[in-house]
Amino acid sequence: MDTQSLQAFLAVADTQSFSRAAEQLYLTQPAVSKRIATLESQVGTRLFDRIGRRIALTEAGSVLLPQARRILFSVEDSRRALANLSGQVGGKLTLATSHHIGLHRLPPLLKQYTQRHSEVELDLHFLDSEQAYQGVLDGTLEMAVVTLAPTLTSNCRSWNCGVTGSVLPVLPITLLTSSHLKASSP
DNA sequence: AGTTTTGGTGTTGGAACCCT
DNA sequence: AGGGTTCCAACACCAAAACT
Repeated sequence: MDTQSLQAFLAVADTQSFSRAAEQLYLTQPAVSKRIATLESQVGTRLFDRIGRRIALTEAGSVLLPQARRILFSVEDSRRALANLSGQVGGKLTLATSHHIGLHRLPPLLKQYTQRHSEVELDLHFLDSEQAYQGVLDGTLEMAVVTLAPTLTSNCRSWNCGVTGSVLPVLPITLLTSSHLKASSP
């Protein structure tokens, strides 16, 4: 089970299409089919049901999907950890925020950050606080800026970062990160 | 140097869609 | 309803790179 096959699996699962997955991965569609076929033979079960021109995750595929995300996330995290050994800050940072914070509070901070760490590729998503929190929990997001007080679990850390603004409604801003992110208090 | 792996193109078959 | 068109997944085969 290699990361290339898992990437292809995630791309197909996300796009519901071998062709669109191929586009996403800068491959041809047959190459994606091969990767999926390889993965299916490795796990010994079908991961997608081919229903005419449509495809759908099988039960096995549904089970593998979150695991695959975590594996790839872990691999990327390992790369980051190794880069950290040399003091280098780089790679992809997957971050979610609400529209309000993302549009009004984050731009200057993100600008400052990307100027300081030009090797970091920011992958910014606009999501509801609940969705962002869930993303951090299931490993699809590394960081989220939310306006709720989450029920923290062992795989999630949080910092209180003030409030959204001086006019009502004033909501507390919380920064959430995956617990395995090597991050100090912001 | 031979073998294996990976990804490419071209082609085929099936399903969905559109038009008459 | 039926024929033509389009789209998609799969297959066969080939080339290049990597490995032994």
